[in-house]
Amino acid sequence: MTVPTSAQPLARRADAQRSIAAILKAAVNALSRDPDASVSDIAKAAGVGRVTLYGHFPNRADLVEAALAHAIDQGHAALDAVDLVGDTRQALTRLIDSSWLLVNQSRALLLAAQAVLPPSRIRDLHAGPVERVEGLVKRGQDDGAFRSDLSTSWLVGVMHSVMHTAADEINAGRLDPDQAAAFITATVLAAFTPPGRRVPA
Amino acid sequence: MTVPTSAQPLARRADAQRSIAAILKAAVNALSRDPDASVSDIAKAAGVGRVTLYGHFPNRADLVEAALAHAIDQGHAALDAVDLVGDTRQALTRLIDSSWLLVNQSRALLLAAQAVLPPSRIRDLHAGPVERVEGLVKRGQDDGAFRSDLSTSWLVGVMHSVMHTAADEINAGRLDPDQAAAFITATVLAAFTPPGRRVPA
DNA sequence: AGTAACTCGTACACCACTGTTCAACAAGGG
DNA sequence: CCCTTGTTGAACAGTGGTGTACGAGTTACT
Repeated sequence: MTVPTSAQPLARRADAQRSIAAILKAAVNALSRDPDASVSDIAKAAGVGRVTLYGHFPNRADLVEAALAHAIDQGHAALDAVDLVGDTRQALTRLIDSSWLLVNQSRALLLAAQAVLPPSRIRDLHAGPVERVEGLVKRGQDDGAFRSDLSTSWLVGVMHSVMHTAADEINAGRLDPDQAAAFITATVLAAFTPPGRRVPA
Repeated sequence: MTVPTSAQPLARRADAQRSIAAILKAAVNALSRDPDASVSDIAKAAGVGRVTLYGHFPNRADLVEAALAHAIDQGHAALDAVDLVGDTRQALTRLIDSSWLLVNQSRALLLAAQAVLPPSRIRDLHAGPVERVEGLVKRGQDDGAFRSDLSTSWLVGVMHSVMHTAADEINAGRLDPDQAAAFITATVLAAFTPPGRRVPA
């Protein structure tokens, strides 16, 4: 008990920390491939006994939640590098370029989470990323670059779902992965254009 | 065996036909609520013994497939009433008005199907409805109402996914169901507008 | 009226997964 | 160096579903 001054992350042994990291990584990986991956599968992929896993995560739901949180944190951090100042449309384009692959790769993981966690919990976990996008969209609405006749959350939702569409089209073999980003931005920018204004070419 | 001239739907007894109809209806209903509904649940809802159900559908996958096919047929038939001639944008608006509720209601059912059937099978089942939408979109591209810098299938996918977005937003409490159709059409028409052209107000 | 088709409930075998227990062993930390 | 914390596999109980078998009863077609 070396000075547990307060409710800290609870200093585990170096040993355990390694295990947890491995499990988290394996979980994200496995669940991204197959949302129905079993706890055994994940433990195996992590190079860890199933019992060990249960030692750190009480049940499957907690594990999935941790995995999702982990993936979101990673993505969120990666997007910190994106420059969101300057022309709003260009900023959105940059954000889409960096985001969409992440969104795509985490689709199955998200599905796994939806099967186990209440919608509210999932929304909470996404609060960070959503806030970032929402802020940008709102700025665009304020400066007149984006339409204001539709709500901010709607536009954010549309952007999100267009990215999913890209993923679908790709693995249906109808879209070249290299073109995906261009298709998405072209679509989203048009959808966001205020009525009466010309769609950017 | 009243003249089984060839491989016909195999004339079952009136008895059995009623059962099958009830099962199909119950399956669509139950799976639309909960994609994980068990065979027992469905049988119960149909007012039929589980064994009877298995007598008509060899396994869960076949049942789900039949349910999806049934729902799609119904929807497809309902949309026959929609007038698709005349101004392309207006026709699309009419189609969305009539489609989106159907799409919305069948979301869970579709999810159930995706869990059990290969993507190719699902796409085949959707061939009818997709063809209708694709035809209209293609016409719009040909007559210049819709953009041609993005592929037809992409635009169809976008339209489809925007409808799903509406469903999400509604049951997240962020969108008034009465506004849904308007939001969808406003978004889709903007997204479909050719670059350089003004977004319709 | 008779026969084949259909239905029903119960019961069973089976399977995959979850979560727990145990007892022995390994390794980090002070 | 010793004690605590972790790790391990095997074994077990529990759960909830799927699909099958059976035997008796019912209902439609001719």
